[in-house]
Amino acid sequence: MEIASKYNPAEVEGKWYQYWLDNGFFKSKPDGREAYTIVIPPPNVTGVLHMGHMLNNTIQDILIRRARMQGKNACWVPGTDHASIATEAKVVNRLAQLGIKKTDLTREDFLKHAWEWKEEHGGIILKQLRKLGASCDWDRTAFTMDELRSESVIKVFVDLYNKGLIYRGVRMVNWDPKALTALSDEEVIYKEEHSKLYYLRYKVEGDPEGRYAIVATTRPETIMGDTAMCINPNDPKNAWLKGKKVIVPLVNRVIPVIEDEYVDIEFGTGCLKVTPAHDVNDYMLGEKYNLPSIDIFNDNGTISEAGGLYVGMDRFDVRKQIEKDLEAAGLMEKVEAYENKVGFSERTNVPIEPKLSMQWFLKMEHLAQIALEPVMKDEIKFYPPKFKNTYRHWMENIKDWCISRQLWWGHRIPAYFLPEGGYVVAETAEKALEMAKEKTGNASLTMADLRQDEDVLDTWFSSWLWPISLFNGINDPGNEEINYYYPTSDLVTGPDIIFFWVARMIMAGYEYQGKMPFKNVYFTGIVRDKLGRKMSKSLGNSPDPLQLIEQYGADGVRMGLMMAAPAGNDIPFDDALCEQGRNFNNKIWNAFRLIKGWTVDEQVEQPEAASTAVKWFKMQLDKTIAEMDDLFCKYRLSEAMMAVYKLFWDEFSSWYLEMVKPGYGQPVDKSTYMSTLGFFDALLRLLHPFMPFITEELWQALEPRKDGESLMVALIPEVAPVDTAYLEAFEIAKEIVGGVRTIRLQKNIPNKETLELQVLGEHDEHFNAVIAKMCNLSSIARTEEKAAGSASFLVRTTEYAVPLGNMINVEEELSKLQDELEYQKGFLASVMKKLGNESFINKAPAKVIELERKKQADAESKIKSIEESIAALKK
RNA sequence: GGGCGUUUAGCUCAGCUGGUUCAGAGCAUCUGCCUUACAAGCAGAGGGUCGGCGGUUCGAAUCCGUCAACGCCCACCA
Repeated sequence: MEIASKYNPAEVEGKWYQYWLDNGFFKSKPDGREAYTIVIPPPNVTGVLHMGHMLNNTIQDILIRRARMQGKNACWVPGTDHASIATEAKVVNRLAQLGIKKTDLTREDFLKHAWEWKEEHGGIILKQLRKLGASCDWDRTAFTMDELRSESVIKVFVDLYNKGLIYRGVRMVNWDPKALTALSDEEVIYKEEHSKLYYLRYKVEGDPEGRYAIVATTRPETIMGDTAMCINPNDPKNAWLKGKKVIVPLVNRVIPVIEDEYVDIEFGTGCLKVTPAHDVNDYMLGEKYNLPSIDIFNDNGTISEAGGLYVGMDRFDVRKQIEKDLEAAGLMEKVEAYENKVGFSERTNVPIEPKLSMQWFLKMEHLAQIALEPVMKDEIKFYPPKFKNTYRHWMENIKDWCISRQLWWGHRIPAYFLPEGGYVVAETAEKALEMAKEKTGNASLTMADLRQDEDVLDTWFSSWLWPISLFNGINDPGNEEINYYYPTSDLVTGPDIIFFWVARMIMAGYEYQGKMPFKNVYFTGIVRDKLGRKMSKSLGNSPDPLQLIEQYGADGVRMGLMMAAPAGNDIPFDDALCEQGRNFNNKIWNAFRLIKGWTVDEQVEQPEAASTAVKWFKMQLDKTIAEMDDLFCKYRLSEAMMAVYKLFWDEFSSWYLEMVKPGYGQPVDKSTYMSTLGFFDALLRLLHPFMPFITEELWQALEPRKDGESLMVALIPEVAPVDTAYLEAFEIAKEIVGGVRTIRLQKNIPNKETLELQVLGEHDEHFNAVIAKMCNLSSIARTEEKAAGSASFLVRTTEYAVPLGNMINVEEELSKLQDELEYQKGFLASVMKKLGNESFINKAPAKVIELERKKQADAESKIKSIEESIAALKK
């Protein structure tokens, strides 16, 4: 059989993915086995696969594949998120391109377009995940706005309302003037901005001297909304303003000077303009002092009629214009450069506007309370645990959640307004009508009399139910699936959505299932470029995942990502990592070629080197299996991968295969061959969760398989006890081999040339056959006195010598020995110093002292042997 | 302004409750090899006063204090 010397992923990946699908290996149904469940963090339905998804889903796939291979009933549920703001924005844009304005459409027509868009573009990302090898149960693919999920959301809203946790009210909210909707606090991102601090002159009304107060503000365009000026009552420099009235510049409205200790005496001039409609703090002052509130903005951030001046102009244009106008009117004292934080909308990236509006809120106190403890007590474990602190801080300072959005794409709030005021909340319009009749006592009410709230719910109000709603646990509590799959096992996500999503899922989990939604949360880092910058479209530093897969193979990319990805750490991504992954694929491929290239002869007896190798590698394998098991328990996935990487490359390929490899053209004995196949099989199993495609390809080719067999449903080798003493002894043999190899390299002796090895001192004969084979030695003999003209090296306290006759350079050899002697003497001196220290002898534990004495003895013995070598050379 | 975290080889990181499995791994670098599994490879080698200073201790990368740099989260100072 001819096998190419390089692995070609493109040829096999599609084939095996289809095979897995055809055989239904991704599917899960409740049964008697232990369930292992992961719900995917649903990507935006209109999203496109980026490196963050690649990382996140690679991790989930590794976990789910490993669980499956441990015999668990593994279920990975995929799905997408409707992402109301982002998707609605995209639909609006597309309509705009067609010359259609959203405002020209009815809600129904708009939603028709939105659904069309969703059908066209939605779920592309899930298809892309298949290329990565994701073993999701695709039959379960869900959408946060599909029927079951929508029903769940509405049910939960009604329930929370009935529990008194949802209320409606006019509050200062974060307004997105581009998306034209309110946002939750979490959706506002504060950024440092270079802006200006304007000092405005507010003339004091009726002051004979024409004096004025100076107010420092970053937002001069809001003066039309000023309804007071505030000073600190304890501020002597502004005491003269007490009880006075001042005139708002340009606007010429007379406003009172009020006093409140909220004002910082040190800031600016100690005078604060109060604009209750457009600043959260001012709003509070307004409430406190019963000030009028003038809303000068339209929803889109332009000045409204109420503003009186600059009507229709955009807020930022007004800022520029008003600066000039104030200047011209002599009302601008000065302008300073100023750094401040400005809140931006997470989705549309425009500065948010604090705005008073009627919204729906969810009270968080109770929910935070039930969700905090399980995390702090490690019932739900965070990896890495440092995020527990972040979590606690948020939970302890939580504010009510603004859940209404002034959008159409989303779950419409099931509140129905009555003709004579008031409203009812019900799961369906029919129920609402009944309730309305009851509430009003008017039996003749019809549907047409009710008006459903126009707003939809925050997207996260559906995502927070995800682990429950995927198994229909809200609509059909206690059903077989929810009982079986919930709580889920692991959640893999980014720390950026710890509040948006993770925390809220925990709340919903306890509120609606009485149980945690997941047992472990694995927080991934952010994928950055190799310079440490975030990947972004504008920088163009984000590789196209699908192209990477084409270039390096899905297995190579998966490996590349995992190579640098401890939990919680950012990943400085570099194509070179994928290259390393691809190289590893080739290594595996070529080891396979070697083994498959052997011919087996049952007559041949197993050489001693081979039987030793088999015995040793079995232990080495078991050791790594135990290590990986431990690392997986700690979610140290990249370390687990590195462990199997080294096992395959170093121990298996460089040592084991070299030890058992028959001479060119020679057959291999049956026993060694069978053991080798067994080892290869075990290695493929260990590797499969990380690199599913190549492992399946080789596993299928390793031995004849029946149709419907697959590595992905085979079992991972189990942990077995390890004889560490034997492994340690073998490490010494490796060092001896290394010593001989170094001599060959230094003396330029080709491998083909046989050498002899002399041993002076303690030596374990067990590995002689292996050492002889690896070094091409004709003999390993004990001797009291080594041959003249030999190169030697020390392993532990034993000296090994390779007779080289006249090839030896005495001078060189002497100088090397001298160096070694120096070092050993220095080492001995430091040990002696320690042992000579009385307090060390008195206070250190016996074990440590014992060790020091051993060091002393070893060093002395080494020194002796080196000195002898030197003497011998000098003869 | 609070809180958290990081700082160990050129790069990315591991080093648990202080003591040769304490200075490690992978990659990169250097040297020699086209040795019939693999040059996307093989064999070998070099490289770090464990961020600075101080303390505890017989002994500190590891514990304590402090300073510095970087990163993240939270917060209404106009």
